[in-house]
Amino acid sequence: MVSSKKSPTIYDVARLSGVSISTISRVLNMPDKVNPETHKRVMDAIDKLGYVPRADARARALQNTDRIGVLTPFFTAPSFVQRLRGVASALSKANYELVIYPVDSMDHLQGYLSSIPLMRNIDGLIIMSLALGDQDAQRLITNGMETVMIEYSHPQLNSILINDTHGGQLVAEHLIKKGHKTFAFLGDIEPPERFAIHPVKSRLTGFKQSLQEAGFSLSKTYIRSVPYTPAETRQAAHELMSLPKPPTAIFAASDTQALSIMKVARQLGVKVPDDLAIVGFDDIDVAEHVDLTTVRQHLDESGRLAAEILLSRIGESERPLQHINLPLKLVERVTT
Amino acid sequence: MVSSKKSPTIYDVARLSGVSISTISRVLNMPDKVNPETHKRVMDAIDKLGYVPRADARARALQNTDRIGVLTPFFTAPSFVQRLRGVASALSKANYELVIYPVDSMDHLQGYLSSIPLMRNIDGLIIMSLALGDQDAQRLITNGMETVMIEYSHPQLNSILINDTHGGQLVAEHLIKKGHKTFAFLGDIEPPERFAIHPVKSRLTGFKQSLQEAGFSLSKTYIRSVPYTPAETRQAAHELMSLPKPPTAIFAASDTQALSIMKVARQLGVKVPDDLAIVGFDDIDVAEHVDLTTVRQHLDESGRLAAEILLSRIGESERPLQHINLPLKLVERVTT
DNA sequence: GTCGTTTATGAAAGTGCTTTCAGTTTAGCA
DNA sequence: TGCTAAACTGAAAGCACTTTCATAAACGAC
Repeated sequence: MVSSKKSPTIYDVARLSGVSISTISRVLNMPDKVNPETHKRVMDAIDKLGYVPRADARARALQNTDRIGVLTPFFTAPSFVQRLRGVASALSKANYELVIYPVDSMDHLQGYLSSIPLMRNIDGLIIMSLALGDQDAQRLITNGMETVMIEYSHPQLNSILINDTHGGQLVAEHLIKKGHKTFAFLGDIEPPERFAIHPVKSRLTGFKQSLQEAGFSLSKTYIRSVPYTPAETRQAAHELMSLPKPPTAIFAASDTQALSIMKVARQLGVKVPDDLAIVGFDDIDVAEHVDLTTVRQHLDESGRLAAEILLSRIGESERPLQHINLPLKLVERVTT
Repeated sequence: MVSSKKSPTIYDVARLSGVSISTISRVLNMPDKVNPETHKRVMDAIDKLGYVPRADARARALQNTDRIGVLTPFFTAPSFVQRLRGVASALSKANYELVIYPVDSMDHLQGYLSSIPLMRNIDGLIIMSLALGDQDAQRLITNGMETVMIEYSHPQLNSILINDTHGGQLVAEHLIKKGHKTFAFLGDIEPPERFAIHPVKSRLTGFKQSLQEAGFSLSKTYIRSVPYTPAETRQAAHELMSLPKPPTAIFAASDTQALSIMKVARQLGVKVPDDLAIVGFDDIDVAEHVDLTTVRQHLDESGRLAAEILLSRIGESERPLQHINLPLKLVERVTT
């Protein structure tokens, strides 16, 4: 690789156009403050040299980076991807770059949290579905790192939440209306401690609660706590369907797990929705493809909102904190 | 937000520990070159102040950014996500940050290409599924921007490719072996010009060719060029299945489109695979969930490889160019 | 023709680190 | 005790910009 020609700097342009570097800078940043003739001379030089200001130098002087970071576990899981899509769409409009910090262990997270605010790598931070210790939150705050959290909240940081309990209730109501009597729940109720957020638990709570209010019970046998891995999910689904009195409806706490359940049903020859109704949660893209009834939590929107809040606070840091609650909606398709 | 306390700089640490800033730098970067006592004094000061070197300042001095960029269209489509996953996994091991540049228009792409190499924002670039003009390629090269391309190649840049034609052949062979006689093809043969890469066309070519060699024909009626949108894909699928003599096997050039076809089959009561076989391409995660027969192109691996090549060249820039060809494999599941 | 303004420009400081170079200290050894 | 080499350390330059401040020129009004 012939990296020969070093790209021209502001000094080269200054020399060629016979003015000082400050004038170049002015031409670029406050064009109206400079004599039209000089302006032209400078622009000519810039064109001739193919000069482009270096972002990093600019960033140092400006004390901003035009870059925002997203801290996320499994950024590759469909629901996270859809949130990222929302973030990206908001950012690209504003000409911000998107940096992704994939979190796959607690150490990782701690590492990021302790260095990010001080490194000054980014202008703002979005934290997705990750719990934050009080100390970490404080560090973000005292270092003036603008932050928006999704699926977790802290009194001094912006947050975007959904009401998981209500989501569970929606599902229960829907299934009851459909005439079901035997229900089951499947989801990762106690995720690895490192993430420490428990949306699934709340979904279960709401589900169970509405069921009980309507006079139905949801005994332990019909509640399966399973990690997100397809194999284990399928195993659990299989067990549920093999019960002496199998459920006629299963609520999966995530769409991906619902997919696994559908697969098992197919293998076992269990007819969906006739023999078994299945409801998911999230409404990821594929849910529509496979006609899965699910609870829509508007993932894209949550990401877009997070980014918008961030940008508005970066621009004008004294805006009040925002704690937003996004609505949920049950989308009925053909699995119920 | 109380951004009061500015984070401490190397100067603060120097003052507190009574040495010069160069020594602080040395303690951090070449610890063995410094007296153990001094080392300890400095570390104490660092701890007391909670000092963390600012990444941007460091980057300026070091002339590197520890950051690599990925230029990708629709980074949100499953296949791109899986490649990104590969990239991310390789990067996080090496402690590099991942910056995503979503390309949604030709202008966008041009903008990135003209500024990225000169801005010096990143140490390396991965370009996914995007065609590069010769001039753009030259700019990358002359500016010494290390680059790896996926799904497109340029003689002077690293590239990772698959043999799409061969992929089409694999599908044809498989379907023929299964005893099919009437075939159809569905895919985005002529994607919007801005992306200018034509993997789908090659898949069709290979498919058609193997079919013909085996004595079967694939007439225009059975070839549908359709953009990726679910609605249009479904429409086309519907048309195919409504033909006087409907195909008994459809090859969709992407898994997502195969999903749409499956949905239509379901709606129409067409039994898969008995009445209709469906084969996809890519082997994205959901393919396994829905038991879709498809051609695996090891998306994760392509991303990981791209990142690894990049990192190795960044470390040692005189390594030879690499043009890698990734193998394809037909994965038989239950839709055929 | 002088004084007060406005406008255009350059010099220089600031940004926070790395690294080279030269100087100082220390240790080892005769 | 004196000398040399090795180990350590600090000053300063460099990185490529922005921005403040001061100066110079041009202009108009009296």
